[in-house]
Amino acid sequence: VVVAVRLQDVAARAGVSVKTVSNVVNGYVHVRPGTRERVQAAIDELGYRPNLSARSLRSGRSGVIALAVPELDMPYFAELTRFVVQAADGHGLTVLVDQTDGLAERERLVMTGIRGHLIDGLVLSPVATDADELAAAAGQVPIVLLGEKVTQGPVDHVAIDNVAAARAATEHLLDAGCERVAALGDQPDSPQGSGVAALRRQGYEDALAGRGLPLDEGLVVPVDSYRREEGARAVARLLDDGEPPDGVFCFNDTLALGALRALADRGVRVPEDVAVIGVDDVEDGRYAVPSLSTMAPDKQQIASTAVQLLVDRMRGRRDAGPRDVAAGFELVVRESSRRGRPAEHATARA
Amino acid sequence: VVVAVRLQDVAARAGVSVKTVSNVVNGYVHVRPGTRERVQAAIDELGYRPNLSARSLRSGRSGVIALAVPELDMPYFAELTRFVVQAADGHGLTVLVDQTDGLAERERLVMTGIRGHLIDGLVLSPVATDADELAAAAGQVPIVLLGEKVTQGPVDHVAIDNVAAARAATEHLLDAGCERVAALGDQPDSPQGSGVAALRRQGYEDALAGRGLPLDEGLVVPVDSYRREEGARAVARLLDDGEPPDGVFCFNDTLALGALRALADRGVRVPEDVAVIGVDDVEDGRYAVPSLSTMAPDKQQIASTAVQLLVDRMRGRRDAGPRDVAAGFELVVRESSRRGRPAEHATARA
DNA sequence: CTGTTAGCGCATTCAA
DNA sequence: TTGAATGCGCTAACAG
Repeated sequence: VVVAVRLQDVAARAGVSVKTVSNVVNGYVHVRPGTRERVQAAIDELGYRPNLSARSLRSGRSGVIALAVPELDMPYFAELTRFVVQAADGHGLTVLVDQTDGLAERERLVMTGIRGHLIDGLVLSPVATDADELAAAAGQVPIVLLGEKVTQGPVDHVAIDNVAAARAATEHLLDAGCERVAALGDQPDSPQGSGVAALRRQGYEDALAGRGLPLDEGLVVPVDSYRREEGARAVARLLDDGEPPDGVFCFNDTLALGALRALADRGVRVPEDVAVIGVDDVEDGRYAVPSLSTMAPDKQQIASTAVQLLVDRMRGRRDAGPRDVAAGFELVVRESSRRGRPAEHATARA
Repeated sequence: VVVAVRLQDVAARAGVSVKTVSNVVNGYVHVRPGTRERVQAAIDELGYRPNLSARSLRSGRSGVIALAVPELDMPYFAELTRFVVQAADGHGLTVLVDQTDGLAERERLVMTGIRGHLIDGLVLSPVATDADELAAAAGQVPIVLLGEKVTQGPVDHVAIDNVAAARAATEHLLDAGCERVAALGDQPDSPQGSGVAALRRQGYEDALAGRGLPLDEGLVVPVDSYRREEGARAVARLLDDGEPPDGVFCFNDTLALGALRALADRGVRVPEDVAVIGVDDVEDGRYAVPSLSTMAPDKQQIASTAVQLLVDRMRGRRDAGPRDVAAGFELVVRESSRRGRPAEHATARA
């Protein structure tokens, strides 16, 4: 900052007091139109910009919220981030994006360290944090959780109904004529039993049970991460081990994309030999060859709801009980699981 | 914040003055070991966190830098963001991620509005800002540019040599036996003549000229954006218009991914009928079917260099002349342009 | 409707 | 090496 233009300078220029300028800047209603105009003119001429640090120090609010996701370069989070930034913008809030790498330590830092009181609230997509820590942190700063559901957690939370979505995905494969549907993406060693992986596995099992089908543990493949390479590796394992599946429900699209690649490498035809579906409706999936069927969460709704919940908390609603919002989702059938009918162009939908 | 623990509280607890605590917190050297220990203990017990707003108000520095990219959900920027956050972390800096949507207005906001003095520096991937605005803004806050090169701009800048990269990509296609290589991604209506599009087009033309080949304007396809759908649309246009190409150099991987999809829709075989190459080495490309050849920029180097340049500026180097750093890049040949030899698995490299 | 004033928490003079 | 006092720019009482 070369020249520091302060409220005071504007006041002098406009021939009013500091308070009046402050009122104008903050859109306070009771200012005479003429005064407002004069002040605004002074602001423009001087190029005044409020000093956020000072404002924050004084008011205790910064207008900045943090969004913490495991990995920014996972397409789902990248897309979601975009919507969160957009939603926050609508509330005049700035978003500080953080990457936790799914590490407990980094998630804790985001919650507690909280940038030295710089943050008014936090939207967190937790992977490794338990309910106790969450409760403790929520006392310090408003928090809204995304995606994972710490069993009846102590804080606000928005996510799709993962069990229902997983069940619908599996049933879609069954409806398409699959008889051996694999589930790809289990995380049995995850610290908490209620993460998305467990929920999606539950939905998968429910679907099988609903059709009177037995659960074959050999068809449930665990992964270390939700990246493409793990999807590819898991498929390789599946194909090498005994009787191969004729359908694969991947716990997210990224895994599915890796799976598609591995299937192609083996010369397995999709969807003829194996039908594939994922979750997330990531843009890559729409343009993959074959295009990827998926359970599409309403990302926009998730983002705007999360920000709204957070804003509510930030404005007073501090001690009210936690709210749980279920976002919508939708089955999108594309080439990877479409059997019998001629293929549509993925580009038609994009 | 429930309980506000201040420097003063820590001082009282440790039985020293505020100044001493401040010295410890800021790692000032001249503090007696015993004192330091006692203070540190008090800090830990009280869970003291420095108030960034106050610090920033007083010192004029916030420890926050902004990264502004056109679209967060474009894979290249998502991946780059990750590296920038990482690099900034190494300098004890926090990154505020911004999305400009490539809009001049939003880029200007990021530069000038600058969050009310909240930002110590800015890493900007400009699309619509011209040299004059840049120069003006750079006087207000340290800026480092990414990717685009405003002709001999007034500010620090890091990017790959786009002309050379484009030329190498085109030559690779020519070497693979292509005789009609199209260039996909031109942006003739771009406000500035020196954006990446123009540079890559230049490299493409240089490659042709180097081989004594004529430039066929019909093979240079403009796009509105660098998204998959535009890549698909451009290929459709190319295929419908007269004599089709046997090679396509896409100005980035996302366009190439869209192109691959459109090619598949038309039953055109890649690389047999048409070889394809992109730029960026985005993860999707590694798992696409066929896997995508690309010019891979060293993203890590780009990010760490950008942050380093910015840090240099922030520490004094305010008026020194602008520096230009060329980051490395590398040709990565995958299935989409590999002819003659058996296909390798993309997964082998990932 | 507008002016005056007192601090928010910290880094930083200047002394001691 | 440490302590005491000052003010960064702003908002929120409180007057007027």
